[in-house]
Amino acid sequence: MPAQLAYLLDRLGQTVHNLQFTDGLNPAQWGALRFINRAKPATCKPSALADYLGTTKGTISQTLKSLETKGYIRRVAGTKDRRVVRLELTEAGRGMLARDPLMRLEAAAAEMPDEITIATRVLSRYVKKLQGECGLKMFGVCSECGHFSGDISGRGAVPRCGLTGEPIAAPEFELICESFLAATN
Amino acid sequence: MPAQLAYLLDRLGQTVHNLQFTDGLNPAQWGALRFINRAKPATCKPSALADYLGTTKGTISQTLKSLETKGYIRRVAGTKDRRVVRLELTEAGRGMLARDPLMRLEAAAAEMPDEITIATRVLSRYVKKLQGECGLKMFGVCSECGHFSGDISGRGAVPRCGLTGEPIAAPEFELICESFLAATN
DNA sequence: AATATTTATTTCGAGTCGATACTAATTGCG
DNA sequence: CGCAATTAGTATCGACTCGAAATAAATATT
Repeated sequence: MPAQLAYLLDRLGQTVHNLQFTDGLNPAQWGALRFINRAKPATCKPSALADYLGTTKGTISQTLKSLETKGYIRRVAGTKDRRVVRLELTEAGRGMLARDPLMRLEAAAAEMPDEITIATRVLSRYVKKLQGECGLKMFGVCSECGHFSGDISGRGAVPRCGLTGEPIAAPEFELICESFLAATN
Repeated sequence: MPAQLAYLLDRLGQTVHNLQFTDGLNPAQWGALRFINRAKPATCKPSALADYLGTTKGTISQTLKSLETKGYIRRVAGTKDRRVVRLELTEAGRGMLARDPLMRLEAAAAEMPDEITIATRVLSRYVKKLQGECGLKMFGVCSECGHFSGDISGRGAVPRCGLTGEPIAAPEFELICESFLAATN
C-alpha cells in the first residue's frame, strides 16, 4: 500500500523501456528520432537533445553517430555559430517513425478511453512536478509557453516569442523549443 | 493531441530511469535489489529476476556479479536443485534500500493525494494490459493471485497455493511469486 | 589584439547491456 | 540404466552508456 505508486511507475517505466528494442534501435535512439521530428530547427542540436533525454552530451554524441551510420539522420554543420550541429531526419528516418514502438502505448489505451483521458490529465501535472523536482530540464511547445504572446488564430496580435522577440510562423506552434517556460499554474 | 499518452509515458519512463543513477548503482541494479527484497525465497533466483525485469539471463548474471562485488547481495548455491542459485540481500543491501531513489516518486505525489489515488487505479489496469500485450511475464503477490485459496484473516480455511498445494504462512502473502496468476477481471 | 572564459561537441576508458554460445544439472523416455 | 532433451546459470562479444577530459569555436576581459 505505501509504495504502491512507486512500484507501478517502476513497472511501467520498465515496460516502456523494453518496448523500444525494435528494428535494430534502442530507447535512446528512438527518443532521438522523436525529438528531431518534433523540435524546432533551432532546437535540433545535440546539447538540447541531451537535456531533453536527461543524459550526457557524450552519450548523445554516440547515439547520433549510430543513427547517422544507420542512415536515419544527418549532421549538418551550423552556419552562424560553427560550433553547433544541426540535426535532420533523412527520408529513411522519417519512414522509421511510422514504426515507432511507443504507438503501442496508445493502442493499449484504446479500450479504456474515458478513464485514460482523466488519468492522463492527472499524470501530466504529476510528471511536470516530478521533472521540476528532479532537475530535468523542461521542454514544450510555443502555444503552451510562458514566453508566447499574440493570438494563434491569426486574427489578433501577431504570434511572437517574448524571449527572442521574433514572430512565430503557424506550423512552428507545436514544435518543441528548448527555451520553453512552463506556465505557473 | 493524438500521441498525448505515448508522449507522457515516454517522458515519465525517461524520468524514472534517470532517477536511478544514485549511490553508484544503475536502474537494473536497483531493480534487482527491490526484487530480492520483495520476492519469496523460492522466487529469489536469477531466472525469475530476468523475467521480472524483462531482460536476458546473461544480463542479469552480470548485474548480480556487480551487486555481489559491491557487497549488497549473496549468491547461495541451491540445495535441492543444484543448478539454481538463491539470491539474498546482505545487511549492506538492506541498508541500501532505505536510499531507494524511487521513493521520490511517492514524495512527488504527496501534494495531490486524491487525484493520484484515482489515477493509480486506472494506471494499474492499464499496466496489466500493456504487460500482457507486450509479452512481459506477470508477477504478483499471493493475496491477489488466481491460485490462492483460503482466508487471509486466519479464521477461515487455511491459506493455500492452488498450484503447489502448500499452505502459505502469513508474512509470505505480500511477497512476489513467479507463479502468480493474474485474476481475470 | 592577446588572453581567458564560456559554450558546443567529440573522444576516450571503464563498466554495462542484449544476444548468443556454452557448461552443468535435471528430467524424460526407451 | 543410458542418452537425448530441457532447464539454470555463466562466459563472451560487439554495441552502448556514463563521466571525465579533450578539442574547437565564440565571447568576454585586459
